[in-house]
Amino acid sequence: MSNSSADLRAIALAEFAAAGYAGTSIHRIADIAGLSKSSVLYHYSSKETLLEAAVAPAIDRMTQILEALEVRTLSAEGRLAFLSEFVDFLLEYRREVHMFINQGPSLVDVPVIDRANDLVVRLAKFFAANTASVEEKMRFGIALGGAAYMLCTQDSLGFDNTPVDETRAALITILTGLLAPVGDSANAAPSITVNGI
Amino acid sequence: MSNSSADLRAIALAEFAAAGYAGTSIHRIADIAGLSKSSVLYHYSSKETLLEAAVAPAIDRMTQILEALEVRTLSAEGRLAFLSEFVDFLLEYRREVHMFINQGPSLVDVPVIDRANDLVVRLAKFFAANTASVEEKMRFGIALGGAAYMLCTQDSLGFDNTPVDETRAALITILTGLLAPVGDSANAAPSITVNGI
DNA sequence: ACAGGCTCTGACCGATCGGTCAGCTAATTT
DNA sequence: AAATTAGCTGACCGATCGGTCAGAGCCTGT
Repeated sequence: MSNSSADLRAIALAEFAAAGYAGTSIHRIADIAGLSKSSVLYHYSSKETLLEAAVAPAIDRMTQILEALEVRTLSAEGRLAFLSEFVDFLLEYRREVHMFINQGPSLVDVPVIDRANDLVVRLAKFFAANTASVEEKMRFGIALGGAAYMLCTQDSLGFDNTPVDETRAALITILTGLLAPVGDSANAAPSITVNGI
Repeated sequence: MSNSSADLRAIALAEFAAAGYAGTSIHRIADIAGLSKSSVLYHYSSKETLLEAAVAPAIDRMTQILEALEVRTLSAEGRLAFLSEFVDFLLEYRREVHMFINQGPSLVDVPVIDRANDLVVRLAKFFAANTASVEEKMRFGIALGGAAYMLCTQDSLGFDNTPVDETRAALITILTGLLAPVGDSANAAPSITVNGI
């Protein structure tokens, strides 16, 4: 047995993330699913509707995470706990995040993508408040864009058969080092030390 | 006076990077340049030819960098010097790198992009040799994909009017901390220290 | 004055795009 | 058994895609 609607969502998500929304035709999605183009448009009345359905869970989860985040300022422990939660989000919705990051600007006319763009901006505002230094803003951009890219390119980078737990642990370590506040002496040290090699 | 060919290359590069190769029509490029679609196809006999011309300088420079790199193993000082050189490359060819990173896999049938993919693989092999740990490979992916994303999204991240020197210095600091060998004690320290907050 | 490039253009081509529609089949409901 | 519904399909639509082509305008060298 199979669920055509769910299959189509998964296929569309993979193709949209890999070849781009504009670069993926309904015909191609139908072929991969073993259906006709008409069948795809039976389940989802338009290409845009299919996109919305494919990314909706990621949008919902991201909204939920951000709302819980913005009600309070985080302590150092809370910040680390959030990072762990956010890494789980990245691992589960890597394709969606990759889409938002790389195709968000060019798909602003699609409402659901516009909401995603807004979420990214809000996340950036949390990590790098208005008072943040340029380096801090850069660190956030590198962490977000880099994680999304790396997680969607594991095979080409040569560690696609790595157990999830190991990926998760390493990602938390890397992002923690990258995103810890610049003012934090424990984090300000390394770059200086390394420069002085 | 103006140089239509050079203008078209620059416009095409910006559009290809922002909206994707598949998502950018020749007509749109022509409109931005103030020309007709036919004129674009006069200067570049096909869309693919235009893409090749737009990214060729980046390919050449990248090839040159890699060839100089692969003839020898780098010392710690040499590694830092290379990183500085590579950051300059990233700053100058940010759009091209962003294209290779995000559209490379879906444009393998375009010869010039296939060469770019090969260059990225060779760079990855240099930074994270076969013996490298998973975390090291992840760090490389995050650094490369993150830098390309961040540099192409400065405006949306809120530091688009930052002087280049400051961006350059911060990027070197960040990438140094990210890419220094894991075995290096000077670099292994920070993530542990931060985890222990 | 004339000839030959260089730049540019609109008209046109086949292919593909997203999307509509009438109708087929098999399962479910009544 | 009859009627309805869900799932799916091919034929078809207008728009847009990348690309071709014959020629118009212009500038230069002779």
